[in-house]
Parts: sequence; structure tokens; C-alpha cells
Amino acid sequence: MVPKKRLDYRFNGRRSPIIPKAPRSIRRRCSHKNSVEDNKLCAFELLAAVAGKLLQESESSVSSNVETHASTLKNENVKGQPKDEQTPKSESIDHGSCAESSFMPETSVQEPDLSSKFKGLPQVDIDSVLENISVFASPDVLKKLDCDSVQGTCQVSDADGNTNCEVGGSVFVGNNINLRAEDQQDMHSEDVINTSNVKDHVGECVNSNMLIKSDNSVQLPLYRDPIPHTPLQQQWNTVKLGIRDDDDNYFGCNKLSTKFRPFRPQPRTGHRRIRKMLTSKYRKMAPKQRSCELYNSRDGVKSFYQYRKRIYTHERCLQAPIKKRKLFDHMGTVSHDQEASNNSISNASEKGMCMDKCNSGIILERVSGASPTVKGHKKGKDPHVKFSIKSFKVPELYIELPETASVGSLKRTVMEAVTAILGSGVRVGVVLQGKKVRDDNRTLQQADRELLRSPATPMVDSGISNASVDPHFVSKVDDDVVTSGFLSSPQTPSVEAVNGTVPDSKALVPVSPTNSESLAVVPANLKPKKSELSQRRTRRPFSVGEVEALVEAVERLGTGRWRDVKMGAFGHADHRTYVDLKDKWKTLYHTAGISPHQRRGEPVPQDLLDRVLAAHSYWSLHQLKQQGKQLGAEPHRTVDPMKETVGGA
DNA sequence: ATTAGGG
DNA sequence: CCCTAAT
Repeated sequence: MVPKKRLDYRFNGRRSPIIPKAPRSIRRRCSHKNSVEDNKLCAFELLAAVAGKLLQESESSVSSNVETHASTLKNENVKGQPKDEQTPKSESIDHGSCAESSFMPETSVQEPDLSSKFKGLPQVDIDSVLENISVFASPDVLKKLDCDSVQGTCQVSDADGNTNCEVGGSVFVGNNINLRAEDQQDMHSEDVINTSNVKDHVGECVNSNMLIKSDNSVQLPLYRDPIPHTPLQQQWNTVKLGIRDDDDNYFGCNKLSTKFRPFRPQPRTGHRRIRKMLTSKYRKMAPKQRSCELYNSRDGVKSFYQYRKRIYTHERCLQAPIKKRKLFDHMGTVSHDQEASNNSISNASEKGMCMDKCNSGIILERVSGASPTVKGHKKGKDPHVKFSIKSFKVPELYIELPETASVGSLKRTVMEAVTAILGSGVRVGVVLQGKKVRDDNRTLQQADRELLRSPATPMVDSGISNASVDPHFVSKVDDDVVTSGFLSSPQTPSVEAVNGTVPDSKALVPVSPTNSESLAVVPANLKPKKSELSQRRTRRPFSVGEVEALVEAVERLGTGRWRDVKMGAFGHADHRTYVDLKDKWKTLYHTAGISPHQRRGEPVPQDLLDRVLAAHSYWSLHQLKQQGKQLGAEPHRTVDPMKETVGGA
């Protein structure tokens, strides 16, 4: 068994164990620290656990019984036995983390005290994940958990025992000002299908288990803070995951952060980071995944180790943009893991998993609304609203959007974030005050206002209720399997109906200059694309005026100083990056070289195109010279280049 | 962070 | 526009 696991560890070719041991002291401390939060469940871990189980099942005919697992869990949970370190189990913990240990048969120790909580669990060999699941969890609760787990879902419980995440897979974006458990509950019942709350003894055991193990790996507190206002710091005792050292040996290793990570206000680059992560990296994964697929698709089953690594990796990526290059190097692996994970899920599904019924849920918390922090960045511009995922910790992952960002943006952003972590196949819906918000074009700001003030606006009809004074956004992350319909609310028959019913719908979507500008910077597209993953910026054709400005600037500065061109001619246009300008110049040059009838889009005056050609040739001739001259060469006049160039040519 | 190019 | 590589 162990050897096998080891192999898994080396999957990446890393020689060192992927999961380093965390100092016991630390483990203990964390454990203690989180004692109160022991009821929280780490879906990831569960997922990992399930995956692991699955792996175990398929890889070897060795059947493990649930009891073992249960005992393990229980063991972990038992207060009277804080000396986990001593127990074999602790060993497992050392090997890796949470879930893993759970499934290490040899490590699992018969807990005399298996106790009541798991007493009811049937002791059965699992043939399928499904079975495993049912077994794993006694009542529906655990079943639920498993389902979710398999889907890469996260279910979390409050300290209060309230479930924040649901099977229904909702993302609750609560306004930190007042988020009430009751409300959530309501929504659950209302919106969640086949959902069960994770809590009680089950949650206790499982969660605690996860927690303990997590100590040396992931971050535990995957639950929301009972007190919305509580500063993030409190729950920000993030454990650094998958931290890599300079040698890059540590892929997937988890380190325990001994200190709390202070909440650092994220500049407005926050969303950019997310975007980067979610777009670039995420997208890139796809191709690589395939390449790696063959690699370990042998069983079609993946170890939860891999899955775990994947998660960690993601977190790491999200957490530290450092050494981008190197991180990328690992993407293959990560991708693979992800793929694996997905496959597992698929398999599970095929086996009759309740995939269609289970959904993931992630709670978001509004970290700040038009907070000074954010405001500072964009002086005079739209205040931003920042969200963080509360359900589980994703270090430094914030979702920040201008208040003028649309609900659709929020959905998309959340979905992407979730996708990046859990894998593809999630859909996000937004529920405000328990009602679905279908109008993706509505801005967060608008929604918020509506909630706070107008109790009876058309918005209500549109799916936003004003039942409560506290605005809270709830996003639902649905599984693809669930597809449409899931979000349909009892009140609103259909989306069409909704949109049609809301007269203001359009009025609320005006794309004001401000709005569009902000959105342009934000990683969100108002126009839903074929793939929800699409993050392309909205296309913004250059106007003739812009082209002229560009041409003028290039004539003056040359073709290799896009930064300067940007600053000089488009300094105020945030949506035009120097890369954009460079690209535009490229296309202009190309356009100038083709016959007019082949050109598309808004026609560019021929004279401008001529200037493009002139400036281009001029600068191509002078760039070399300049380099030799070093600096100083810039006395050319707009007209000069043309003459010289043209003449020369 | 920029620049240069390919996609 | 996006993505990378190379600065």
C-alpha cells in the first residue's frame, strides 16, 4: 500500500515526498486553534478522499472498509486522543495530508472508540464510488458530502452548523454587513435540490478529521466566519500550499505556515491576477492535459494524491505568482491531475453517481464594498466590490469587480475562479436575497441599491427579491450536468419571462462610458460567449481618431516604443494597452498592404494608411541606426520620416 | 514591465 | 485579441 502511494508521490518525478511533514507542534497548534472550527468540512479533502478510495478500489482489489475510514476519522476527531502524532494514523498524516491519511489502510487504526457517530455506518466493501459514498456517509449528509466531493465540490458548515455550501452548488456572495444564516437556509431549501446540510455528528467527525489532517497541508477553515464582519485576518491563517523552493523540487508540497497571513489589501490588480490565473493558465492546461492523459489513464482512476496536488498547485498559483515560469513547468502535471480528477468524476458519474443531483457550492464573502482600499486605486472611478471565497481558502484569491460590473461579470468571474480550482464544468448563477438574478447585465451596484432601497422595483420581478434588508448575493455554481433549469426559480418561470417582464432591464444596462471602461479592464465579458471560460476582452475597434493618434505617435516615436506611444497618445485610454497599440499598428500595416476591397471594418482613411507605411519603413530603417547611436535619435519630424522613407523606398 | 512576433 | 519568449 504504502509503496503504491509513494509511487503516486513520484508521479511528478519529484524525488522528495510531496507532502512534507509539518512539525507536530504546529499541527497540534493548528488543530487546537481550529478546535472550534472542527466542524468545518473540507470538500477538497473529501474529494481527495473519495478519489483516493476510488483509486484504491480499482488499482487493487484490496477492499477497504468504511469502518476503517470511519475509525480514522473518528480517531482524529476524538478529543481524548490529541496525541495523534503517536498513533499510526498520525503517520499517515505525516505522509501526506488529510484525505490521504484517511485512506491509508495500514495507517488506519481500529479505534476502539469508533463511537456512536459512525456506529451506524455500514461496513461494506465498496465497488463503486457511489457505494463508497453511501457507505462513507451514514445519512444523507455524508452521502451528500461524497457526491459533492466527487464533483470537486465543497460543502462547508458554519460554526453554527449551518451549511453554507450546498449540494445545489451555490455560491453565496454575502454582503459582509449582514449575512444571515437563516437567509441562507431559506435559499437552500428554495434553490437547492437534493441538498442536505452538512453538520451534526457527521460534519463533526468528518470535518474534524479533515481539519486535523489539513493541519499539515491545506487550510482548514473552510467555513465562513460566523461574524461577517470579522476581518479576514482571522480566517486568513492560511497555510501556504505547494510552496516551491527555488529548486522547484517541491511541487505539490504543502508547507504549514506558522504565521497568519495578514490580509493584504489587493490593489485593483486583484482581478487581473485572477484573470491571469484563470485565463492564461487555465486555458493552457487544456492542451497539456491531453498530452498527459495517456500517462496515467491506465486505470482511468486517479489517486487523490494527484487530485490533491492539483488543488494545491492551484492554490499555490493563486497564492504566489512568483516564479511564473516554473509554475508553468508544472502545469502539465497539474493539468494532468485535473484531467484525472475530471475523469474520476466522470467515472463516478457513469457509475451512477448522483452527479446530476449534487452540486457544488461555494460561498463568497464580500470583503469590501467600495472599500477605501480599492477606491484608492481608481481614484474618481467606480468603487469596487471585492469578494473572497469563504467556503474554503484560496489564498489571495479575491474577486474584485467594479460596482458597475455586471452580475454577469460576477458570475463569470466566480465561475472561473471555481473552475480553475475544481475543474471545468461549473456554472454560476447569482441569487440575491434568495432570488435568482437572471439579468446578467445588471450591475452589482444596481443590484445592491435595489436591495437596500427599493423594495418594489421591477427588479423584484426580475428575480431579485427584497425580502431582507441585507443584500446578499448568492451565486450558484451548478454542475454542467445540471445545466439549465436548475436555476429556474419557482417564482420565475423562465429566463425569457424574466427579461421580458422587466422594463427596466434594458435601462439598467446602459453601457455608460464609465461602465464600459471599467468592464473593459475587468476580466469579464458582458457578452456571454460560447464558452463561459471565454475571457476575451470585449473587442474594441479602433476609431479613426484613435488610428490617427496612433499613427501620429508612431511617426514621432517610432515602432519600437509602444510604451511611449501609449503614454503619449493613449495615456488616458486605460483600455488600450501598449500591446494593443502595437497590435493595432501591426494590423494597420497589414491593412495598408492589402487592397481596399479586402479590408474590413471601419475603413481607415487611405492617407492614414499611407502614413503608416511611410512611418513603418522609415523606422525600420532608422531603428538600426539608432541602436548604434544609442540615444538621442529622435529629432525626426513627423513629416520627415515619411519623406525619407518614401523617398528612400 | 516591455517588446516582438506568432496565433 | 491572446499568448509567449526574451529582454
